[in-house]
Amino acid sequence: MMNAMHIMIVEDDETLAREIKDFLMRWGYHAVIATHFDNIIEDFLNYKPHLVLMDINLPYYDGFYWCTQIRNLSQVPIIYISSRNDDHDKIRAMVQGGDDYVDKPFHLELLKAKIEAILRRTYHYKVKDQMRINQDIYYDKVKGSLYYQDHEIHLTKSESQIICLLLESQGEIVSRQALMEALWNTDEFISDNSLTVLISRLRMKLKEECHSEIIETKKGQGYYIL
Amino acid sequence: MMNAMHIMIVEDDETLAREIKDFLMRWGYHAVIATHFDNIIEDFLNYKPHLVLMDINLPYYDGFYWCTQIRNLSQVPIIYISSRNDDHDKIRAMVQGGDDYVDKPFHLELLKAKIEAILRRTYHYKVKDQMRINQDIYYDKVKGSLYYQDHEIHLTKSESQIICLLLESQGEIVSRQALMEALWNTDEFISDNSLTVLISRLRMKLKEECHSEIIETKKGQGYYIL
DNA sequence: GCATAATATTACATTTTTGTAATGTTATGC
DNA sequence: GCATAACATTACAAAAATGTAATATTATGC
Repeated sequence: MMNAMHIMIVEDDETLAREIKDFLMRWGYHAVIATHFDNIIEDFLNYKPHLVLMDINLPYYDGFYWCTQIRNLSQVPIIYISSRNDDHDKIRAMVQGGDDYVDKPFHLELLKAKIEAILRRTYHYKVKDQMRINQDIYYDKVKGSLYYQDHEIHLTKSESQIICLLLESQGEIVSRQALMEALWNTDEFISDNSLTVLISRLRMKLKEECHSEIIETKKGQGYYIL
Repeated sequence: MMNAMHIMIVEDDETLAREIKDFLMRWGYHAVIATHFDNIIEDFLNYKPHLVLMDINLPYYDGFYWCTQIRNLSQVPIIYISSRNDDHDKIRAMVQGGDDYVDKPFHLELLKAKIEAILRRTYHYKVKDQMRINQDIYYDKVKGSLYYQDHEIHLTKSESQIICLLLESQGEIVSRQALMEALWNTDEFISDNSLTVLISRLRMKLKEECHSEIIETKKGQGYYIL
């Protein structure tokens, strides 16, 4: 997780840019949002990204223009994003040195896959099976462990399952019932309290080893992460 | 895993079609390869797929033709695949009722993401975090368990890790060293034999509970699955 | 086909994980 | 603010997982 790939987002819709950035970070990338829409090249040279996400509609000049400008300097892969949902744009994007194209509103999974595909072939980058919780903490699906500042926090199997379930629902509340059904076969009767104890132990581990308290309770509804 | 989504592959290159089919099955889909290139509609009506992967270059009629024919009958999502790598094709594909487009040779991850994105939005299909080993067996990353004919085979944490590592390298040999490095921190000195024992126990579980022996040894090199 | 290094198996002691009972603590509606 | 149900904590016994030693079995080069 040390050498995260750098991605530059060129998108003037601040809300969207922010949202994309959050997801990129959640996926383990380092991301910045370009700010000088009159001179993207400046941002580009400062940040030296491994990949650029380029909106087409921009103030001053459009995405195609900046793509051409960047191509004069570098072969960095560029993925266009566009809300116009316009075949003409798509066609131009494909012809004009862009590496791929996604429509807004896009499926985040698809964006992720495109980014991964491009990084893999451009930099022989090995995509990791990880989910980032915040700056310091991520979960590794293969190891079934958490990592705090890149050092492993060992989780028991049930603990991994809980973390994984909470992470999968991306901050949404997961009911105690849902957790219990996922953890134990419905035919065995397990005390309701067992889940409470599991959560408790997991929280203690998080507090002591990650110095953070990421599991929240919504009384009567369930638990959520964030 | 019961009601797997059905995907029809319309591709006359048998090797490629076979390869795609294998991957689709590995990802948990049910897949068939169309055979009547003079009458794809027959295959379509027989199989009733949830999604069609459509090559553009075909004998008799091209993919665009069949897309139009299918559109007369159904709104089933269609993803074009093409080797021509030709902008003209891409453009036509996009205009002509196809839902997406992938180039050959395509990144399998990308194909997977596109299929998932489309199934998700078309059928509100929840994509599962699973890796299929064969017809009967799959591994679930959230549970960290194997499933044999849809019933859970509980794995210990180390066992899940081994299965996961072997699965990730898709049939390639994984060296004992690599496995040990993944399982234990390099600073603790763990007997070489511990891995052997782990593999042994895992194999016994597979034999007794899954009635299959999927972990192979390549002496001096490592282990692989299949 | 034999030697031998690599891998397998078995059994066992140790450590972890587990579920629950008993007991505390909180949020929420009234 | 009080009652109460929902959740939290602690401690502990039972069960499961783990690592290793001792021993057995294989594949491979010669």
